[in-house]
Amino acid sequence: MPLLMLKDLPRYECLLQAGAEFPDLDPSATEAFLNLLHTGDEAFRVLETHLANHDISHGRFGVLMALWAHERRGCALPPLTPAELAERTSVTRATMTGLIDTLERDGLVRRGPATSDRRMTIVQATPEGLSLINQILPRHFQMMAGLMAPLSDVERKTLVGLLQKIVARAVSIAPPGGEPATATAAR
Amino acid sequence: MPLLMLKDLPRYECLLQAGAEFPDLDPSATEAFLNLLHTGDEAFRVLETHLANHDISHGRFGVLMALWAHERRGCALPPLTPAELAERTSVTRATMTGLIDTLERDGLVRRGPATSDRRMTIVQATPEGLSLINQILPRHFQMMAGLMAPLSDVERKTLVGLLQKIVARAVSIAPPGGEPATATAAR
DNA sequence: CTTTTGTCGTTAGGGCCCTAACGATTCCAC
DNA sequence: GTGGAATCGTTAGGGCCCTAACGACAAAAG
Repeated sequence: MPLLMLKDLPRYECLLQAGAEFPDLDPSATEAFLNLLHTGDEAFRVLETHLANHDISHGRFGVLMALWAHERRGCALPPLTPAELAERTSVTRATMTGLIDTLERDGLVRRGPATSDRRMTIVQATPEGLSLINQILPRHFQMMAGLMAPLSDVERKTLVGLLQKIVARAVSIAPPGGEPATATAAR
Repeated sequence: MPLLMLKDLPRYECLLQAGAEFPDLDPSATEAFLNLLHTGDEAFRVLETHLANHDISHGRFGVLMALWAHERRGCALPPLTPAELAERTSVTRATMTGLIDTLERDGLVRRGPATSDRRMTIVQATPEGLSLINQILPRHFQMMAGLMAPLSDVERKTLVGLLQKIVARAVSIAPPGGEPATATAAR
């Protein structure tokens, strides 16, 4: 699942050279963009490697985390529905159906009927599911701390600040919803 | 394709609170990690939105870029093979077979027999493929420059430096090759 | 030569993600 | 009440990625 389909990032001299040839190419922006994708890829790879040790995929982890967080938040809350889970994990309802299918097959979650609305289903983590997520979480926290260990507290704050500037820009360039408000290329 | 399966990132106060409950959870490391994945996701989303305007996927773009770069590098070089393309784009040979299948179906690349080794195939971009990539590239460069526009040159350098520290750490935690040299959890 | 070993591209099968459409159910006017 | 709009979960079909295994071919070892 390489976001960045490049074995090696181009060296900066090559970017400078290419920038001389293509007026649209901004070498420092390209370098930052490629490094961002590459680092996101590497961080994701570390996460997946860790999850694979517990025989669980990224998608399943998201569902279990959402169920775990909901369970922790309060006992009297109404159980989560597939639509709610899809919303919280940023996948479509169709994808959530598939994820719940395999999680249920493996005995980690359980589907049940919703009492209030007969269109709905409720999804709950089984004791096995909760046990698995409780087993994964400590190592998950350690993985994040270990990955960020080479950065000081100040550097972490700096990084977060820079990343948030990029996110804000990304949202204004291409709104998440799909079609942009003011078309850039269309028409 | 959300790397980070979370609609909203947790607020820092929540991370602090959770950190008090879970000794392994480092709030600032978690914040940096989640922001990194989220920003990588957003940057990737902008890239895919741009490529979708040209009816091309991320995987296909990588193959066309590799062919384009190879074509530019020199005329006398031997043509690329599927194995070479897989290596350069960081996918398996099996995946490359599928990518070339669809690219060939759409008339963007062409397979041919290799003269030196009858096991091999050579892959070349068709004029249509080269035309498409030449049409995409200017906007691609503009997209990267636009996304990084809110960052000054100094900030870009700072960002790249911080990201490279994380990449180095990621490689030492989980080597790309698969099995780690010195097992951390196993055994 | 012959045999072994390794690499080529491909196929088969699975996971995760998407869009589009479906029957069932609920809600909101009228 | 009752008909239309909206939402529920699901299914069908496709794209991209993976691992495992295959037949074909090449190269090194005997």
